[in-house]
Amino acid sequence: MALHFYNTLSHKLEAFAPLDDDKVRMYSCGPTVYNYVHIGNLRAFTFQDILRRYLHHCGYELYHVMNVTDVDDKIIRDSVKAGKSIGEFTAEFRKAFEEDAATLRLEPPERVTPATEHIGDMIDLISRLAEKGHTYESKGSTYFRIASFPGYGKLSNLDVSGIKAGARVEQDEYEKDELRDFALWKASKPGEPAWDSPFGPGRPGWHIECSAMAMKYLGESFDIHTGGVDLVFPHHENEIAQSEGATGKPFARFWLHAEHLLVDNQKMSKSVGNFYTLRDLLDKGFSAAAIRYLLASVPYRKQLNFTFDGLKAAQTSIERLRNFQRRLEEGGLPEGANPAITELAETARKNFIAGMDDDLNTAQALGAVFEFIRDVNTKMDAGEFQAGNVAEANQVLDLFESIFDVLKTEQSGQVSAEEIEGLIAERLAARKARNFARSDAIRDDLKARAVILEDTPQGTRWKYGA
RNA sequence: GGCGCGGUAGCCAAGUGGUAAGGCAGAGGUCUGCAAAACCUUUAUUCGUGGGUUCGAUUCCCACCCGCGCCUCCA
Repeated sequence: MALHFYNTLSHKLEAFAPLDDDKVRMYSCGPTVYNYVHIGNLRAFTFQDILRRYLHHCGYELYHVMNVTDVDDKIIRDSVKAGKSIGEFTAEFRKAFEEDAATLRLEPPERVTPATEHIGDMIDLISRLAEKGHTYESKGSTYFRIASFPGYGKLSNLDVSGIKAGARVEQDEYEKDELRDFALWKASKPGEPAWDSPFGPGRPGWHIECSAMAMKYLGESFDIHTGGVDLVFPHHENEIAQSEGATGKPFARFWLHAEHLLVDNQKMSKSVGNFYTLRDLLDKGFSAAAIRYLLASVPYRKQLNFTFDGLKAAQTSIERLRNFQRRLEEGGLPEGANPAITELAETARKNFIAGMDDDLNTAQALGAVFEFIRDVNTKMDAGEFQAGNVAEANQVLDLFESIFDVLKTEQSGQVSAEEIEGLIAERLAARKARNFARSDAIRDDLKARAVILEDTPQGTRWKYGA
């Protein structure tokens, strides 16, 4: 099976191929930088990262653009509260986001685009829409008239013709001809940041940001647009209306949406007390690798139920992978190459790729890797794994690592390798003298300093770890 | 109410019209001075419930129950 994705737009699984032969143009809705991102946000960003890496694996060059929303109602509200300009306020959280992304080993997109640096592009796009009769003005704000765009609702499969004023909608502070219409340009209120425009002073609506920036960098039609499921409506629906309304051409061809993360089977919320940022989890002692593994291990279209037990299981799973990797490095293997291993490695890689090709089925891909590890461990115990098999076993791990990226250990450790080797020698002498009290004391002391010793037939080996 | 996603062992989770991957946890064992690592055995007669189609359904169809999301703040 070649690469397939579930396309929200067509509501089915489709074979993927980019418009250009070997280059994929992709847009992702990035963070609104008014706070630290939480693990739910990071689930979506981890999905994008897995997608990026797998597209690379498939041989595609990538041009991936992600926006940063650095002006909106919440930012204005919270920056005032913090007594900072929105520039100062958002710079802080943008930096925090980039740090968090780096901690989780999320590859940076080729271009990250802050909304405030593209106001002119948004104004141009609104003007284009105005020329085509898709807009109207009311009390200084400019709106998109949904009735002017017949395809509206095709992404979300939602019939919005019947939207009526309800508990939430009636509180809308803007006056629109129809409730379902949305703001392209919001009139500024006194004290709010504003830009001059042909429609009067104001600021862009949220939706127009993404249309303007996506088309500026990726062209009027491009390959993939990603985001969380909650963005399907209205945000992505509105992006389509704005973009296709202006150009008359298809906007994004594939729409991929990440399901939400739940915590203890509930939606994360501050009031329930199950709201976590990456920093919260790191402070609790969990490793970034374990968090990344957990977020990546559940296929992106399935709700991910986040629990601390799950996080611990992720950590243990990574240890299993790392132990296998170390075992491959040890040497002392018989000469030759066992063809049975070659076959196992081929099967593992084939199954891994088959899983990823199937709409990024990471659970299936992981299954292929673990099955391989178990089989190879068994062969090693039986002495049937030979020196000539190391490279192909490493190829399986390399394939895994190119997507999951969790094997590298984070801390170099507080104890130097020289000191550890010295203590191992001392412990060996103690063991030879059957002074087990001393040998165990050395092992325990090192363990307390995050160094783990393991005795093998080839001698004592060590690793940094909990 | 409309539109979606899902309900598989203690937990996470894959999957298929032909009789249940994988990970974690648990139990027993091998190895070890003891550990650790690794391996072996074991843990779902069963895939939300009830019908239907079929030689055969967890997998297809229908109905129902439950969970979660969206229906203009939201990854």
